[in-house]
Amino acid sequence: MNDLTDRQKLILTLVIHEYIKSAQPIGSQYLVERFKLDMSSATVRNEMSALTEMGYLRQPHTSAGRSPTEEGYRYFVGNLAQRSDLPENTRRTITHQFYQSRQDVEQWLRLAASVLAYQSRAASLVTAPHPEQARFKHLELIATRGRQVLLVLVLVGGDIQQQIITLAEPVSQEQLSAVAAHLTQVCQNLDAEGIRAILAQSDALEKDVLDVVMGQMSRTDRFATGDVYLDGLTNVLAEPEFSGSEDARRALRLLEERSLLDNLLSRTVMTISPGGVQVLIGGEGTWDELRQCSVVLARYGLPGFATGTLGVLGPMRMSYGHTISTVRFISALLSDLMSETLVD
Amino acid sequence: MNDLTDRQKLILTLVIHEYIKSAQPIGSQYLVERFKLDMSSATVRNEMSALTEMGYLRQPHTSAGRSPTEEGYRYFVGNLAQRSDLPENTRRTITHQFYQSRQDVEQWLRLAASVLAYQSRAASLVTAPHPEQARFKHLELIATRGRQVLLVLVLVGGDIQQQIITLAEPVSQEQLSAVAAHLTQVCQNLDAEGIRAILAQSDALEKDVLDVVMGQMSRTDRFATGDVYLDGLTNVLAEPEFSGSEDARRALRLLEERSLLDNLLSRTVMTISPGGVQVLIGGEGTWDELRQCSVVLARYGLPGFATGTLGVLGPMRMSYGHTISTVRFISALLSDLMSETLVD
DNA sequence: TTTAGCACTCTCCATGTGAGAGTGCTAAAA
DNA sequence: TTTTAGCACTCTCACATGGAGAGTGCTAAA
Repeated sequence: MNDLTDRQKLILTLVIHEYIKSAQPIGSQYLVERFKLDMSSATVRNEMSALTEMGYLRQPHTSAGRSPTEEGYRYFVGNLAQRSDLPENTRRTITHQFYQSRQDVEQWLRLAASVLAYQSRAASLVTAPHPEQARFKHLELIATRGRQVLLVLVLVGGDIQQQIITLAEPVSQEQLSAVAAHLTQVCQNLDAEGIRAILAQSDALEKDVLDVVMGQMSRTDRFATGDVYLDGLTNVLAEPEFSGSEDARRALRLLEERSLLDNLLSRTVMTISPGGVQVLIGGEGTWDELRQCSVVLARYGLPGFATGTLGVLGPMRMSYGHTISTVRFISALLSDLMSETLVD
Repeated sequence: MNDLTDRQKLILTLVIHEYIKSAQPIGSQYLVERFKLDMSSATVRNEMSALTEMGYLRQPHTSAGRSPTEEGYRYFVGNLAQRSDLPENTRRTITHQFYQSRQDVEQWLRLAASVLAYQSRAASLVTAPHPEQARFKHLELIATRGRQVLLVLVLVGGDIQQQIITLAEPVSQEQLSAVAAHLTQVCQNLDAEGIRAILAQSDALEKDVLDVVMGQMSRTDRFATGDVYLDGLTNVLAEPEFSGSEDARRALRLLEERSLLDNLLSRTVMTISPGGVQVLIGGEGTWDELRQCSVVLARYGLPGFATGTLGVLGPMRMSYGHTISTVRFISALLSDLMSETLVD
């Protein structure tokens, strides 16, 4: 596969670079002049012709310049894009924002989505962290009004689930607290299966509560199941290749529609190496909604305790180097923040 | 203002009706044929001419049909649109969905956004309910991991705020429970001001906690401040008048950008009469982002306890009758659901 | 292997033309 | 006084035409 000459790599890189900026097909003569290349346009043309033959470039029409194919982007991301770190002052600014914000996971995730969207000028998504396998840690029941009770479930790893349940009849806060304290004791460190075993020795009220608890815990075992923070959706609409096309709408629907997003994440996220970044280009033949788009994904959090996913969705014509650096940086930053507050 | 003849009202209604369906300017002859009108196209033309003169219709070009102006839509919504209820079976289906869902305010709001978006084929928004003035009801502190503590604050009216705080040093769950129980007792029914008075007699840990509590409570006093559920954003992009235009992007940014949304809601929501529906057409000269859009808003909830806002954002060319009915119905349904679960 | 030169292709834009839709006006009819 | 038929007029839209320009592919020479 890596059968490109240095000159071909150079030209592919330059075409991609310029195309990302202009969204216009790039001509041979333009490249020579713009970069003062030490060769003639005819030579560039020959190389371009070869790259087209190999499937890395495409010609919209016989007499237009070249634009990258999906395969071209893939080669670029895999072999050519330099993994530059973000500039020091950008990193400092972002870090500062996080440390200035409220010390609260939810705020961090919101902020992460916002920063990702701003830095990449594309749509961003961040899923709330949750443990790979849910284990019970603490339960609290709080009467709110009437038969409505707030159930707060804390899992090992710090994941928090809350849900309002409506009881058959009003129960006093004292009773609720007693039930919660009892269950907290007997369920300590159990997973959903373990809790099912306890059901037998429970009264009606406890059974109701445990049903909800098990529901929450088993829901936690899947990917992308909790809250999802989105930002910058409108950034994508500003891209010229999406103006007035169906494609942008379909891509954004992917983010809006929970089931589509779950499908995407559950099928890709598990293959990401720790600390690594996954890049999907043009839907990879699987996701039709992403035909014109690319997605950059990473995991963050503390493996073994709680992890989440974050990423960016933008046009295929995106600045991969910068986006990948940003995603990796935010992912590491979130992981650091989480581990800091979790240190005993 | 109400100086239209019955025939002019009829023609204005028909033009709006047809324009909403076709997004194309409507001609006189078409109207006569389509609706078998008991007059000639020339008569219709004369009336259209008068309506144009009055500012209710517009001609894109000298020799095109007529389309409604913002003023025309306003007259229509204010005087002509019949306030039909939703069909019985639609109402039943929707109600059924709500009663089948988890008995949980959050689920209801999500579902409300989803139903609104589906019914109106436009973007929907639903803000979480919160009390008009925040009053303390219950506090719970739960150790999660390390110095991280989950603070759950329940307000009178059932509004729930949660936040994770990071303490200076680890504190045992027993201590936390004791603090929470003590504060729950002394803060009972106080507003943010009342709690400030307690600060003086508190130790360092309690001060930290109360700071957060007051922050949450004062944030609750504003409109639209809590969670916002959005759905159907991509519906708007499908409308022909938005294909490839800047306008859709700017309108959706209004929903995405919290500060813009807060501004919109805080300036309009307070004027809505109870049970009523507010319709903003074309930004009403104030919101430039909404130039091509209309917004239908209503309040829901239990006045005095907790209320929220819900609504629909779509193209100006929207089916007002149906949208208004839907918004009103969902608003009433949410209110009913809330009052049912809150009955002591 | 690279390059200069050149014919060729295709888009884009400006221009022009005819068909069609819809109007506004006028004068006759109700 | 109101309504209508008739008709000229206007404007858009779709389509065809014709350079200008950009960029290519090929060939033959360096």
